[in-house]
Amino acid sequence: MHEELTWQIEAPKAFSFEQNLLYLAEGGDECTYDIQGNHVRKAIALGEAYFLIELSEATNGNVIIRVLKGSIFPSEKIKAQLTSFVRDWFDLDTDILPFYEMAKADDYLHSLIDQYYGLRNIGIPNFFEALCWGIIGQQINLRFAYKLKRRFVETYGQAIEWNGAQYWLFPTPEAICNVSVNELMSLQLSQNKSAYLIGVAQAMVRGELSKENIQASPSLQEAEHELTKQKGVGAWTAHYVLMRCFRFPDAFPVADVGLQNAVKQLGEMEKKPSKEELIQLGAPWENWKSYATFYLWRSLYEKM
DNA sequence: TGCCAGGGTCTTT
DNA sequence: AAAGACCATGGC
Repeated sequence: MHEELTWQIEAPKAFSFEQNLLYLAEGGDECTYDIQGNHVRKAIALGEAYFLIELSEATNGNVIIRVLKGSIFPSEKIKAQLTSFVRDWFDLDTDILPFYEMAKADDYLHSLIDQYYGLRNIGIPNFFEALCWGIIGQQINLRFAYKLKRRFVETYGQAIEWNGAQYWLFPTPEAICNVSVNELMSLQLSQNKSAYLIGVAQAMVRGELSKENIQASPSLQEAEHELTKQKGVGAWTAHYVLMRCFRFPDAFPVADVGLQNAVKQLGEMEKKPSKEELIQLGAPWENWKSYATFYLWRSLYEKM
């Protein structure tokens, strides 16, 4: 592509590009995007086409989108789809001022909203990716989880090359549905997780599981119920996906060890709160449980 | 070294 | 419904 394609998204209220970039940079050894200085690059698939985009901050605070490479020339329609993707990824369409209003009076959240002011609940728009990441991350430490994800992506995903670097597209369900359990185990995924990942891929290829179906669920509970029909997807994984991909405001993975540790720290507790205690102390977060979880997780990154 | 990790399924009470 | 066994392995 010879023409440079650049445009902007107007920044919403209470948005800090820097805070969001910091989150992306400190989250772990990520393989699905790449931070270089003050910008982030990510490969995105739209149907059969793929694009490599770069986001940066304009002097007025807007978000600059630049297409670095594409399998086809981006039409206006595709540019609109890329804009939608970014709006979704960074959750730009949510007015988070009510969250801050609630949080500033909350014992656990009040310090975080100053520290991370303008941070969005950065999502995982790709449904299959969100599910796989949830499954891969079950009950292992995050550093190892990021290693496993990288092996998975670099074995079964597609790389876009640009200026001597590789940018990875997450594997498609089609690329995973016929892989054997043994093959995934060779990446050091456990036997159970290997089977879960293949099962989820097969369900998606067969059309039994789709983003559209979950999106259409009338309630958080029904969406959770639909997801937990999948083997390997329990309450924690379901809520994780409903938070990161579907953005249910009250998705709340209460069994999460990280969440429990964050609350323990901020509340200066002697031991981690139980699931039941977390449900109680999170009750005031109604409509913002997902955001509260995201900010609490964020408070743990300093130690990674 | 032994406990912990962004859990889940299956079995037993 | 709730509790326990088992899985499985790197990180620190």
